[in-house]
Amino acid sequence: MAKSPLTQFSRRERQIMDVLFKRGRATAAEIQAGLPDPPGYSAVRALLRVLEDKGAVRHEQDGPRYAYRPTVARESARRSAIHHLLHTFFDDSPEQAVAALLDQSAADLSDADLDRLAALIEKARKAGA
Amino acid sequence: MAKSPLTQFSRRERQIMDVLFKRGRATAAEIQAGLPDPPGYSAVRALLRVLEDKGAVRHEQDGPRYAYRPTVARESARRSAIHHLLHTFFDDSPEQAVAALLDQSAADLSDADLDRLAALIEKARKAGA
DNA sequence: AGCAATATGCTAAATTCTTAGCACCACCGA
DNA sequence: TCGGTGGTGCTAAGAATTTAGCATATTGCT
Repeated sequence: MAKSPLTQFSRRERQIMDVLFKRGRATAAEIQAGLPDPPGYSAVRALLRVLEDKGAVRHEQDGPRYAYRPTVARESARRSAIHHLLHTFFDDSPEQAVAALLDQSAADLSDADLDRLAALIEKARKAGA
Repeated sequence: MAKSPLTQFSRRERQIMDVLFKRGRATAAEIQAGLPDPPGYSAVRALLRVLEDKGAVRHEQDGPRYAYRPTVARESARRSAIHHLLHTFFDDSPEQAVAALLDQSAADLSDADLDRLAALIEKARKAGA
Protein backbone atom coordinates (compact mmCIF):
# COMPACT_ATOMS: atom_id res chain seq x y z
CA MET A 1 0.00 0.00 0.00
CA ALA A 2 1.46 3.31 -1.04
CA LYS A 3 1.84 6.01 1.54
CA SER A 4 -1.36 8.00 1.44
CA PRO A 5 -1.47 11.72 2.08
CA LEU A 6 -2.63 10.77 5.54
CA THR A 7 0.68 9.54 6.81
CA GLN A 8 0.73 8.12 10.27
CA PHE A 9 0.57 10.89 12.79
CA SER A 10 1.91 10.93 16.29
CA ARG A 11 -0.39 11.88 19.12
CA ARG A 12 0.39 15.57 19.09
CA GLU A 13 0.44 15.71 15.34
CA ARG A 14 -2.99 14.22 15.24
CA GLN A 15 -4.29 16.68 17.79
CA ILE A 16 -2.96 19.50 15.69
CA MET A 17 -4.52 18.10 12.55
CA ASP A 18 -7.81 17.82 14.37
CA VAL A 19 -7.67 21.47 15.29
CA LEU A 20 -6.83 22.40 11.74
CA PHE A 21 -9.58 20.29 10.24
CA LYS A 22 -12.04 21.72 12.65
CA ARG A 23 -11.06 25.33 12.09
CA GLY A 24 -9.88 25.08 8.52
CA ARG A 25 -7.07 27.49 9.17
CA ALA A 26 -5.28 28.73 12.22
CA THR A 27 -2.19 30.47 13.49
CA ALA A 28 0.31 28.75 15.74
CA ALA A 29 -1.09 30.51 18.78
CA GLU A 30 -4.65 29.53 17.92
CA ILE A 31 -3.58 25.98 17.45
CA GLN A 32 -1.83 26.02 20.78
CA ALA A 33 -4.99 27.28 22.41
CA GLY A 34 -7.02 24.58 20.72
CA LEU A 35 -4.85 21.73 21.91
CA PRO A 36 -5.83 19.62 24.86
CA ASP A 37 -3.34 20.03 27.66
CA PRO A 38 -1.51 22.67 25.67
CA PRO A 39 2.27 22.45 25.43
CA GLY A 40 4.58 25.44 25.12
CA TYR A 41 4.48 27.63 22.09
CA SER A 42 7.84 26.37 20.83
CA ALA A 43 6.59 22.86 20.92
CA VAL A 44 3.66 23.75 18.72
CA ARG A 45 5.91 25.51 16.27
CA ALA A 46 8.22 22.56 16.06
CA LEU A 47 5.35 20.18 15.46
CA LEU A 48 4.01 22.41 12.74
CA ARG A 49 7.38 22.39 11.05
CA VAL A 50 7.39 18.61 11.17
CA LEU A 51 3.91 18.45 9.74
CA GLU A 52 4.90 20.81 7.01
CA ASP A 53 7.86 18.56 6.24
CA LYS A 54 5.55 15.62 5.97
CA GLY A 55 3.44 17.61 3.60
CA ALA A 56 0.36 17.47 5.78
CA VAL A 57 0.17 21.17 6.33
CA ARG A 58 1.19 24.34 4.60
CA HIS A 59 1.39 27.90 5.73
CA GLU A 60 0.66 31.23 4.21
CA GLN A 61 1.77 34.60 5.41
CA ASP A 62 -1.02 36.32 7.25
CA GLY A 63 0.18 39.75 8.11
CA PRO A 64 2.93 39.40 10.66
CA ARG A 65 2.45 35.67 11.28
CA TYR A 66 1.78 32.39 9.61
CA ALA A 67 -1.59 30.84 9.10
CA TYR A 68 -1.61 27.09 8.73
CA ARG A 69 -3.94 24.91 6.71
CA PRO A 70 -4.15 21.22 6.07
CA THR A 71 -3.00 20.37 2.57
CA VAL A 72 -5.60 17.70 2.07
CA ALA A 73 -9.03 19.11 1.58
CA ARG A 74 -11.40 18.72 4.46
CA GLU A 75 -13.57 16.76 2.08
CA SER A 76 -11.09 14.04 1.51
CA ALA A 77 -10.04 13.92 5.13
CA ARG A 78 -13.69 13.42 5.93
CA ARG A 79 -13.94 10.60 3.50
CA SER A 80 -10.98 8.81 5.01
CA ALA A 81 -12.28 9.33 8.50
CA ILE A 82 -15.66 7.93 7.57
CA HIS A 83 -14.09 5.04 5.81
CA HIS A 84 -11.99 4.20 8.81
CA LEU A 85 -14.95 4.50 11.14
CA LEU A 86 -16.98 2.18 9.00
CA HIS A 87 -14.22 -0.30 8.72
CA THR A 88 -13.30 -0.39 12.38
CA PHE A 89 -16.67 -0.20 14.03
CA PHE A 90 -19.34 -1.07 11.55
CA ASP A 91 -18.01 -3.95 9.51
CA ASP A 92 -18.01 -1.69 6.48
CA SER A 93 -21.74 -1.37 6.69
CA PRO A 94 -22.92 2.17 6.00
CA GLU A 95 -26.39 1.18 7.01
CA GLN A 96 -25.31 0.26 10.52
CA ALA A 97 -23.33 3.45 10.76
CA VAL A 98 -26.21 5.63 9.74
CA ALA A 99 -28.42 3.79 12.16
CA ALA A 100 -25.99 4.39 15.02
CA LEU A 101 -25.63 7.99 14.09
CA LEU A 102 -29.36 8.54 14.01
CA ASP A 103 -29.84 6.69 17.21
CA GLN A 104 -27.17 8.65 18.95
CA SER A 105 -28.36 12.05 17.87
CA ALA A 106 -32.03 11.68 17.27
CA ALA A 107 -32.66 14.16 20.04
CA ASP A 108 -30.63 16.86 18.33
CA LEU A 109 -32.42 16.63 15.02
CA SER A 110 -35.32 18.85 14.15
CA ASP A 111 -38.21 17.78 11.97
CA ALA A 112 -36.79 19.86 9.19
CA ASP A 113 -33.47 18.04 9.49
CA LEU A 114 -35.27 14.76 9.28
CA ASP A 115 -37.14 15.89 6.22
CA ARG A 116 -33.89 16.72 4.53
CA LEU A 117 -32.47 13.35 5.41
CA ALA A 118 -35.51 11.58 4.10
CA ALA A 119 -35.05 13.48 0.88
CA LEU A 120 -31.44 12.36 0.70
CA ILE A 121 -32.51 8.79 1.06
CA GLU A 122 -34.92 9.19 -1.78
CA LYS A 123 -32.16 10.62 -3.88
CA ALA A 124 -29.90 7.70 -3.03
CA ARG A 125 -32.66 5.32 -3.99
CA LYS A 126 -32.92 6.80 -7.44
CA ALA A 127 -29.17 6.86 -7.94
CA GLY A 128 -28.68 3.31 -6.76
CA ALA A 129 -31.51 1.75 -8.76
CA MET B 1 -12.34 16.42 32.74
CA ALA B 2 -11.54 13.10 34.33
CA LYS B 3 -9.43 10.66 32.41
CA SER B 4 -11.84 8.63 30.38
CA PRO B 5 -11.36 4.95 29.73
CA LEU B 6 -10.10 6.03 26.32
CA THR B 7 -6.74 7.31 27.43
CA GLN B 8 -4.50 8.76 24.78
CA PHE B 9 -3.07 5.99 22.72
CA SER B 10 0.20 5.97 20.90
CA ARG B 11 0.25 5.11 17.23
CA ARG B 12 0.81 1.41 17.66
CA GLU B 13 -1.53 1.21 20.57
CA ARG B 14 -4.25 2.72 18.49
CA GLN B 15 -3.61 0.33 15.67
CA ILE B 16 -3.93 -2.54 18.07
CA MET B 17 -7.14 -1.18 19.51
CA ASP B 18 -8.49 -0.83 16.00
CA VAL B 19 -7.80 -4.46 15.32
CA LEU B 20 -9.43 -5.45 18.56
CA PHE B 21 -12.50 -3.34 18.00
CA LYS B 22 -12.85 -4.71 14.56
CA ARG B 23 -12.46 -8.34 15.56
CA GLY B 24 -13.84 -8.14 19.04
CA ARG B 25 -11.28 -10.56 20.31
CA ALA B 26 -7.92 -11.79 19.09
CA THR B 27 -4.74 -13.55 20.06
CA ALA B 28 -1.39 -11.83 19.95
CA ALA B 29 -0.51 -13.53 16.69
CA GLU B 30 -3.80 -12.53 15.09
CA ILE B 31 -3.29 -8.98 16.20
CA GLN B 32 0.18 -9.00 14.76
CA ALA B 33 -1.21 -10.20 11.45
CA GLY B 34 -3.83 -7.48 11.52
CA LEU B 35 -1.39 -4.65 12.04
CA PRO B 36 -0.24 -2.47 9.19
CA ASP B 37 3.48 -2.88 8.61
CA PRO B 38 3.59 -5.57 11.28
CA PRO B 39 6.34 -5.41 13.86
CA GLY B 40 7.85 -8.47 15.50
CA TYR B 41 5.85 -10.69 17.72
CA SER B 42 7.63 -9.52 20.85
CA ALA B 43 6.75 -5.96 20.06
CA VAL B 44 3.09 -6.83 19.87
CA ARG B 45 3.26 -8.66 23.16
CA ALA B 46 4.92 -5.73 24.85
CA LEU B 47 2.32 -3.34 23.54
CA LEU B 48 -0.44 -5.59 24.74
CA ARG B 49 1.08 -5.62 28.18
CA VAL B 50 1.15 -1.86 28.18
CA LEU B 51 -2.45 -1.66 27.05
CA GLU B 52 -3.44 -4.09 29.73
CA ASP B 53 -1.66 -1.91 32.26
CA LYS B 54 -3.59 1.08 31.06
CA GLY B 55 -6.74 -0.93 31.50
CA ALA B 56 -7.71 -0.70 27.85
CA VAL B 57 -7.50 -4.38 27.23
CA ARG B 58 -7.82 -7.58 29.14
CA HIS B 59 -6.95 -11.13 28.34
CA GLU B 60 -8.49 -14.46 28.97
CA GLN B 61 -6.88 -17.82 28.71
CA ASP B 62 -7.87 -19.48 25.46
CA GLY B 63 -6.40 -22.93 25.48
CA PRO B 64 -2.66 -22.59 25.32
CA ARG B 65 -2.62 -18.87 24.59
CA TYR B 66 -4.19 -15.58 25.53
CA ALA B 67 -7.11 -13.99 23.79
CA TYR B 68 -7.35 -10.24 24.15
CA ARG B 69 -10.42 -8.07 24.24
CA PRO B 70 -11.00 -4.37 24.66
CA THR B 71 -12.35 -3.57 28.09
CA VAL B 72 -14.67 -0.88 26.85
CA ALA B 73 -17.62 -2.23 25.00
CA ARG B 74 -17.60 -1.79 21.27
CA GLU B 75 -20.78 0.20 21.73
CA SER B 76 -19.21 2.89 23.77
CA ALA B 77 -16.10 3.00 21.67
CA ARG B 78 -18.37 3.53 18.72
CA ARG B 79 -20.09 6.37 20.43
CA SER B 80 -16.82 8.12 21.17
CA ALA B 81 -15.62 7.60 17.65
CA ILE B 82 -18.78 9.05 16.20
CA HIS B 83 -18.67 11.92 18.59
CA HIS B 84 -15.13 12.72 17.63
CA LEU B 85 -15.91 12.45 13.95
CA LEU B 86 -18.83 14.80 14.27
CA HIS B 87 -16.85 17.26 16.28
CA THR B 88 -13.80 17.32 14.06
CA PHE B 89 -15.33 17.16 10.64
CA PHE B 90 -18.97 18.07 10.83
CA ASP B 91 -19.24 20.94 13.27
CA ASP B 92 -21.18 18.68 15.58
CA SER B 93 -23.92 18.39 13.02
CA PRO B 94 -25.29 14.86 12.79
CA GLU B 95 -27.29 15.89 9.78
CA GLN B 96 -24.20 16.79 7.78
CA ALA B 97 -22.57 13.57 8.86
CA VAL B 98 -25.46 11.41 7.78
CA ALA B 99 -25.57 13.27 4.52
CA ALA B 100 -21.89 12.64 3.87
CA LEU B 101 -22.25 9.04 4.82
CA LEU B 102 -25.16 8.53 2.46
CA ASP B 103 -23.45 10.40 -0.27
CA GLN B 104 -20.30 8.39 0.12
CA SER B 105 -21.94 5.01 0.15
CA ALA B 106 -25.13 5.42 -1.77
CA ALA B 107 -23.84 2.96 -4.31
CA ASP B 108 -23.43 0.23 -1.71
CA LEU B 109 -26.92 0.46 -0.35
CA SER B 110 -29.72 -1.70 -1.56
CA ASP B 111 -33.31 -0.59 -1.76
CA ALA B 112 -34.05 -2.68 1.28
CA ASP B 113 -31.31 -0.90 3.20
CA LEU B 114 -32.77 2.41 2.21
CA ASP B 115 -36.19 1.30 3.33
CA ARG B 116 -34.81 0.45 6.72
CA LEU B 117 -33.10 3.79 6.98
CA ALA B 118 -36.25 5.62 6.02
CA ALA B 119 -38.01 3.72 8.77
CA LEU B 120 -35.35 4.79 11.24
CA ILE B 121 -35.88 8.38 10.30
CA GLU B 122 -39.59 8.02 10.91
CA LYS B 123 -38.85 6.59 14.28
CA ALA B 124 -36.52 9.47 15.10
CA ARG B 125 -39.22 11.87 14.08
CA LYS B 126 -41.66 10.42 16.52
CA ALA B 127 -39.13 10.30 19.32
CA GLY B 128 -37.94 13.84 18.77
CA ALA B 129 -41.34 15.48 18.41
C1' DA C 1 10.33 -39.51 28.02
C1' DG C 2 12.31 -36.33 24.94
C1' DC C 3 11.96 -32.86 21.39
C1' DA C 4 10.10 -29.34 18.52
C1' DA C 5 6.99 -25.72 18.28
C1' DT C 6 4.76 -22.05 20.27
C1' DA C 7 3.41 -19.50 24.25
C1' DT C 8 4.61 -16.03 27.87
C1' DG C 9 7.34 -12.44 30.88
C1' DC C 10 10.86 -9.42 31.29
C1' DT C 11 14.46 -6.07 30.09
C1' DA C 12 17.42 -3.14 27.66
C1' DA C 13 18.42 -0.73 23.53
C1' DA C 14 17.01 1.99 19.41
C1' DT C 15 14.03 5.10 17.60
C1' DT C 16 10.74 8.66 17.62
C1' DC C 17 8.09 12.28 19.84
C1' DT C 18 7.90 16.30 22.54
C1' DT C 19 9.56 19.99 24.60
C1' DA C 20 12.21 24.18 25.97
C1' DG C 21 15.74 27.46 24.94
C1' DC C 22 18.14 30.60 22.36
C1' DA C 23 19.17 33.69 18.33
C1' DC C 24 17.28 36.62 15.16
C1' DC C 25 13.95 39.73 12.58
C1' DA C 26 10.01 43.07 12.03
C1' DC C 27 6.79 46.15 13.78
C1' DC C 28 5.06 49.68 16.98
C1' DG C 29 4.98 53.33 20.42
C1' DA C 30 7.56 56.38 23.52
C1' DT D 1 16.04 55.88 17.60
C1' DC D 2 15.56 52.69 20.90
C1' DG D 3 13.34 49.26 23.63
C1' DG D 4 9.54 46.00 24.00
C1' DT D 5 6.44 42.76 22.06
C1' DG D 6 5.57 38.99 19.33
C1' DG D 7 6.61 36.60 15.59
C1' DT D 8 10.15 32.94 13.23
C1' DG D 9 13.98 29.08 12.73
C1' DC D 10 16.98 26.02 14.68
C1' DT D 11 18.91 22.63 17.86
C1' DA D 12 19.63 19.67 21.59
C1' DA D 13 18.01 17.28 25.57
C1' DG D 14 14.34 14.73 27.99
C1' DA D 15 10.45 11.57 27.77
C1' DA D 16 7.93 8.20 25.71
C1' DT D 17 7.23 4.73 22.27
C1' DT D 18 8.61 0.77 19.83
C1' DT D 19 11.38 -2.88 19.14
C1' DA D 20 14.18 -7.24 19.57
C1' DG D 21 16.33 -10.71 22.42
C1' DC D 22 16.53 -14.00 25.80
C1' DA D 23 14.84 -17.09 29.58
C1' DT D 24 11.16 -19.96 30.78
C1' DA D 25 6.79 -22.54 30.62
C1' DT D 26 3.35 -25.58 28.26
C1' DT D 27 1.47 -28.40 24.51
C1' DG D 28 1.61 -32.20 21.24
C1' DC D 29 4.15 -35.58 18.80
C1' DT D 30 7.08 -39.63 18.19
